[in-house]
Amino acid sequence: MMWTPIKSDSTVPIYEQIIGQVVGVVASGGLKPGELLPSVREMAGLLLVNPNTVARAYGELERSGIVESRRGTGMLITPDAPQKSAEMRVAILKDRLRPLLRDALGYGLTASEINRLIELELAATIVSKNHPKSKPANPETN
Amino acid sequence: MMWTPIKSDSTVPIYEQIIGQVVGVVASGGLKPGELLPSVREMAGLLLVNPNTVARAYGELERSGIVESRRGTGMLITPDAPQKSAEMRVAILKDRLRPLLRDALGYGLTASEINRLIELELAATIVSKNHPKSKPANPETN
DNA sequence: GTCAGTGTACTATGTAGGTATAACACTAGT
DNA sequence: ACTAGTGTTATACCTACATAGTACACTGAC
Repeated sequence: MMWTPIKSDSTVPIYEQIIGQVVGVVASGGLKPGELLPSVREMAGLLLVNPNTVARAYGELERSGIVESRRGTGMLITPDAPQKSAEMRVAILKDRLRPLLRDALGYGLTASEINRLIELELAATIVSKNHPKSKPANPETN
Repeated sequence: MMWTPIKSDSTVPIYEQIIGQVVGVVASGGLKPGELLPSVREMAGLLLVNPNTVARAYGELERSGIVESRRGTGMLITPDAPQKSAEMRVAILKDRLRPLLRDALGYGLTASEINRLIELELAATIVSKNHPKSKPANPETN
């Protein structure tokens, strides 16, 4: 449903990618407090990833207070998960953004050049997201 | 002189950081065609890194045509290194930018929210670069 | 020729992330 | 009680990255 495949070639560890996805879904209201995360094994099947890796991600989410472990039941979304997720979502992006911008400046690019580059790439990303292929008569391919 | 320390905690491999630094320096004119890169061992000393790691970075730079190996002499900057470096500099940034932007969109943020976030962070980065002593106002350390 | 300084190559070791597999502890539904 | 499905933990193995140390091939200056 709302989970996107893992990128194995990414330099970002898989368990961090999973954390990011959960944080994103919770922050944008896809999962609400009181609801359950997909089980460790189910999520592993959905993302084609090892259950251990999912368990590690879930463990860190619990330590962040976004989720609460219910042995024998599942991982419960906490009441303040939306707020914490919204904060963490921005924090994660900033943490990834900071070294990138630092390097861009180190490469001798100006701030306006960097901003222009980013806006172009962002526009391109949005376009490629809305045009997965040519227009198919298949409205429900989510 | 112009080389900045390696970030060991980065998810970006050290040899890729070195490649990025060389590309940045060459692209911005810090080193010109016909000049020599610091020797493997010297660079390793400057960056506090293992010579093997530097050698690997240099090897990839040679395969990219930015540098030419002169056994017994050093690594020579090629005539078309500036042009290739300028291209590669942008390519490296785009490659790092693309997954970040896709995730940001996946988190449910709008394009304008993302652009605003980036501009703020970029401004903060510039400030902290020009005022190494004062700390940027960072309300959240979590 | 000698020698210091180049790039290059190899082996061994350590760490982090991921996988594979299996066991264990617990809960809910029947 | 039984059972299926939860989270949790442990062991072994693999790969990429990095380090450490050593050795080799070559060049230029003396």
